[in-house]
Amino acid sequence: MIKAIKGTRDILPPESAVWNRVEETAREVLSVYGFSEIRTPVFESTELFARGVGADTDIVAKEMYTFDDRDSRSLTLRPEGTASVVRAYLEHQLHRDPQIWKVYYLGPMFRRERPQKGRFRQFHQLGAEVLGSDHPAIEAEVIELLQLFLDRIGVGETELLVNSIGCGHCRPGFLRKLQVALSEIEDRLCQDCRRRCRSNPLRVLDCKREACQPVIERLPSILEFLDEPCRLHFDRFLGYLERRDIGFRIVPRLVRGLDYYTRTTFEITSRGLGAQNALVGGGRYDGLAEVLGGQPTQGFGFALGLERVILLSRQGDRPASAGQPQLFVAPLGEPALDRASLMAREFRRQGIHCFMDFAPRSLKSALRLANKLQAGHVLIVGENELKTGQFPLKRMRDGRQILVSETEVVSRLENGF
RNA sequence: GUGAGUGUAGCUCAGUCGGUAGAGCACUGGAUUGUGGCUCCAGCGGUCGUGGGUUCGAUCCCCAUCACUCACCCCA
Repeated sequence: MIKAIKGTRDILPPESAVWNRVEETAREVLSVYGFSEIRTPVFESTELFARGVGADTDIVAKEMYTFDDRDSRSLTLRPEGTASVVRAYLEHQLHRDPQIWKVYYLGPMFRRERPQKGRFRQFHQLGAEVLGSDHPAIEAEVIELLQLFLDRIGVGETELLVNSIGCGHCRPGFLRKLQVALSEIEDRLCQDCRRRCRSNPLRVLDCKREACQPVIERLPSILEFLDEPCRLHFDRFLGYLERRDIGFRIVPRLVRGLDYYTRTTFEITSRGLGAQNALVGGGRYDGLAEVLGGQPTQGFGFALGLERVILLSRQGDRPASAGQPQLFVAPLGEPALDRASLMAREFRRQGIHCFMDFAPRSLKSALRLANKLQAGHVLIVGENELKTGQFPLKRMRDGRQILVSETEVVSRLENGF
């Protein structure tokens, strides 16, 4: 038997209805905040991600689905969305527009990780990007939007973590200090941290091991090294959050795994997700456009894991309201089925949610099926009815039944039986 | 890539201290010649993940392998 690839899965009804509701809510909220949808290709030149995400990141180093096209170009299934959005912005010369560009995307991403709770190889992200503004207020506005969205779909109990990781001017100084500090206490850290000391020192700050915590707490904090503009930016950002009554926790150890982030970074986490507790991750990436060979362009955005959000969403509890047929057409015998299917066509053209089954069934089993589907009414089409032109229309709620002609069916359904 | 746990009916699971398996739900039919839900009765459905070993005999014990799950790692 052929099965779905590891780390991928089918979203079947009625779960697909939950996805639709969540996506619909996202579109509404984003639209209200002035974001338009962008749809970029699911595969891109490998180079885009190698440069945009950072060659040293785990994503690029060992998680991408990369393959050679027939003309030997190296292509990659997108592992994230921001690089593509910035690529599109540059490619279409959108910096010529005077206004800031606000777009969102919604779709599958691909990373070859070991699957676990809340983590898949094909997973879905909702992301939004604001290009062309470095104002801290836009950052608070984006977080405000996320709050509204999470609230609307019934995700409670989240925590907002914020930090600033400085910029190209002030971060190198911090990194040097950090490395010096790390070299002094390296022997008191766990195996993983020792490795990180060399590969990605910032990540040591993010270690979750109990034993490392006292050591990590003594390490220098990036916030002490911010230069004046970065300091000011961060303070203003926090001020905008406070004025919106958005609670947050400053986590100087919050660093992002992607290289292009500058200044503001944030994460929204939740208990109840297991180990993969990040619902949303985002931040500012003023350096990305240049890395991709374009004009310097300020950018700020987030990505949200839809699987994770849906895992927490109360939407799943709601019974599927859509999908119940107003009318179930029950044909008895093959000649009746032919006529019944034409009748169904007419009902549907008039907007009636009409279900027809083509299996040869007894009336009893047809009604059983209608009941299971929670059909509102059943129209019985048998030999006798075709002769007389009068069809029993049965209301399932109370079992009441009337005789109607074919042309009366729709008006009967619409005018309360 | 590493570790742990779990693989028995479509689903959720029981069970056999080694003698080729059962429940509930679901499905089909009947009780009601063309009338659902409740109830009752009957039926359908399993190479006990796969391969090998031990044994007279393995779903059960051993080994390997695959799949799934969770965790590490990393991240959404």
